[in-house]
Amino acid sequence: MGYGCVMAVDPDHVLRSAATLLTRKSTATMDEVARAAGISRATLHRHFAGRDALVRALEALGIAECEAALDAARLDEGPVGDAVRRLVAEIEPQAGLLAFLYTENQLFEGEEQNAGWARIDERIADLFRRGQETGEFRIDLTPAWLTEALYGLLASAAWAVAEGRVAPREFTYMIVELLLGGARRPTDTPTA
Amino acid sequence: MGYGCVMAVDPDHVLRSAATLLTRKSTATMDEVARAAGISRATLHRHFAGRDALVRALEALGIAECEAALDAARLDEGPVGDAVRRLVAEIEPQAGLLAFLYTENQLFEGEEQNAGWARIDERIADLFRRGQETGEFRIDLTPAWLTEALYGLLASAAWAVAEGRVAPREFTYMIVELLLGGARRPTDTPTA
DNA sequence: CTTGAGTGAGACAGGGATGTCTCACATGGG
DNA sequence: CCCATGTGAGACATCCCTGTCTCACTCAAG
Repeated sequence: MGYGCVMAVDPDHVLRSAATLLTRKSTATMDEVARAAGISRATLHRHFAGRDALVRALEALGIAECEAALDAARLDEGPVGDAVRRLVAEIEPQAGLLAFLYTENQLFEGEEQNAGWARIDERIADLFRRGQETGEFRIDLTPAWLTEALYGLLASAAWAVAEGRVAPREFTYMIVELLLGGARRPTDTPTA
Repeated sequence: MGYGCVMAVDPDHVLRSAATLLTRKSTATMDEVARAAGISRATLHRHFAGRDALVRALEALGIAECEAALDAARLDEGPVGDAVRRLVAEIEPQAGLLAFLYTENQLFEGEEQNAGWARIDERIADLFRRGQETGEFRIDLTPAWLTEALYGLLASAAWAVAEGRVAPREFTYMIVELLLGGARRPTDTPTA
């Protein structure tokens, strides 16, 4: 029974479904991934040789989306603060996928990671470096740390939104304001 | 051969070893955990009924350490900014374990989480709330978000240090400065 | 109508981790 | 000296996921 639609499966749709599911449950089975995409495990295996291949495809998707966001944000134009805001806004839809890939990368020690991440890291770090050179950003927080912190805040925000602790519409605002302005009131002068 | 020392195993030492290992490789096997603690898998099983029990014990340890850090930081005393600095400094040694437990909790959707985390969340959120009431902190970033952001920054920093992207001695400084002051120069006025 | 491509369902073997068990052995106390 | 406790090593069954396969079936094209 139920030999349903036989139309060719859209690999991109499968990837999107997998990203959505793995964002929620990063240990999901191949069978669960297939069900979530509305296809059978056999068909999933026909399109992705194995779980590794699926994750690597997901990683490639995440990298591509990130680079698209970087392009769309026009990081070279205008004040760095505004560029950061544009970047976070562009990258917001991918935050869940990024959080998954970010933690997934922590799982393997020493393993060589995809070169795409290095490129993305570099572009974001360059943005913060530009902010320091223009005098807009402080120089005691390294670009590498600011980049890392951005990833951490994106992941935290994605989880907080998923669990209902933060309103979805405040996602970008919360991240950007904290990253740029910090928790202190702008009129306050540091006590230390 | 090698029927080594038969002295009773110290469960706390086992937990510490497990925390150190799982911080690096969160998918470590029970056998690897046992080896890391210098005991056999059989003995590990005698002290912790299973992997679940081990993780739950690790969670209890993390909660206890966190609450100890919260107590030691004397969050009610003095300026909130200083209290945050003390808190991060106290919690720094546990950042790796916290990062492991933090991501581990994201693995299970909907599952009831340990009540200890809710208590800790509450105490930290109260700290930020106090900062808002004293006028030291801005009110547009919710205490819940600041709490979540602190977790994210702790995890990011722990990983960045583990991978050599950030110097260990700058751990507390980087987190506190970003969380409190943001990336902008204190003298700058926002462009927007 | 016929045929081929693509799919779903299920069976099957293999690997890896888990949990349990037994047994040999070392240590400390009586 | 002897025994109880606790450990290490290994065997063992079990479970779950994976990867591959076969077969029946549907749809679209010719």
